[in-house]
Amino acid sequence: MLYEQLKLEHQICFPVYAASRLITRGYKPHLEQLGITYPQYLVLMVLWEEEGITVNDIAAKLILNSNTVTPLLKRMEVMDIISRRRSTEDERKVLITLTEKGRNMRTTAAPIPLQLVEELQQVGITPQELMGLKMGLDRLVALLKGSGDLPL
Amino acid sequence: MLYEQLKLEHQICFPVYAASRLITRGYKPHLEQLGITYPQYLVLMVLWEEEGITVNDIAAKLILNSNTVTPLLKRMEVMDIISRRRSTEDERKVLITLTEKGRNMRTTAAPIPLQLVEELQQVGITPQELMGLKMGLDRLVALLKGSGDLPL
DNA sequence: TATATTTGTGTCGTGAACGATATAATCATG
DNA sequence: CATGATTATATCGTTCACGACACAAATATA
Repeated sequence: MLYEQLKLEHQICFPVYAASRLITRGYKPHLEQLGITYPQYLVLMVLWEEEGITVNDIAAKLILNSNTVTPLLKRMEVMDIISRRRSTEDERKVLITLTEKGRNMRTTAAPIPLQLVEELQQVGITPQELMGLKMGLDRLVALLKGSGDLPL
Repeated sequence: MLYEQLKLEHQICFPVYAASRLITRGYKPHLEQLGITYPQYLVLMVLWEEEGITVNDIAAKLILNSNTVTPLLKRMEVMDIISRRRSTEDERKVLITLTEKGRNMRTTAAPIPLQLVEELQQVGITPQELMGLKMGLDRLVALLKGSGDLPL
């Protein structure tokens, strides 16, 4: 039993990793009608709540490195979903706003979260279960995010 | 409140996605001493349990597409961690075995899972919490994996 | 036995994700 | 005011992750 801990079935990391990819797969058909990817959808959710924020603000909210968000935003700019302009007060900052197209996509996206919950319910996952998982994961994320540059 | 459901804080998908990346980040310093990445570590965990399996077997266990696993294994072959050979009974199959180096890495890897649990404990996450999360996520993964080519 | 289908693996292209590093603008300190 | 440190963004290279497609080996069916 020396290597018992190394079995895949005992890892907490693997189900998180697998669940993340499976959920992204679940979103794909819904996001295809919007012509966007899952990370782009996350960026939109941030911008639908607040426009005129910087690249770093978006990266911080999504817990991504800014060098991941930069090319993502550039693709969204090409697709005419968002627009980027330098701040006049601080020329280092790039302020992100939605285009009309990006703002309108909110209407199409609105029913998606509920649809996903319903699809999960169809395979046997109750909303109660989801809430429980969400609470646990939110705590995990908050603590890990906070632990910043700790060994972990 | 028309768009309440679209707020990032209400999504179940986002904490799963964020937790997955944060945990991968947590593994990084530990895996660096082995010179491997997190997905490569997962492949090793599969092979430490059973050698001589096919590319598809590994992909199925990790719930990855085989065209994701193929280049991953090629990199691991170059690093002399695994070896690939065509099956003689069925020339379509490629059987994966560990090299001596790959087999020996198990010893170095053995303490990692416990170290991670301890690091999580240090930021305030109890092993009980982790077990609870793991159970919920295992169920989610099993049901989503099973739902194969459903709408979701 | 010929032909169609399925299976196992691989290639190619696109889009993340991130470490290392670069660059310009701003801020702090002498 | 000059110069060093910090901040905000971007560039580059490597590694996933996956859809679309290719191709050969094996299997099923006519």
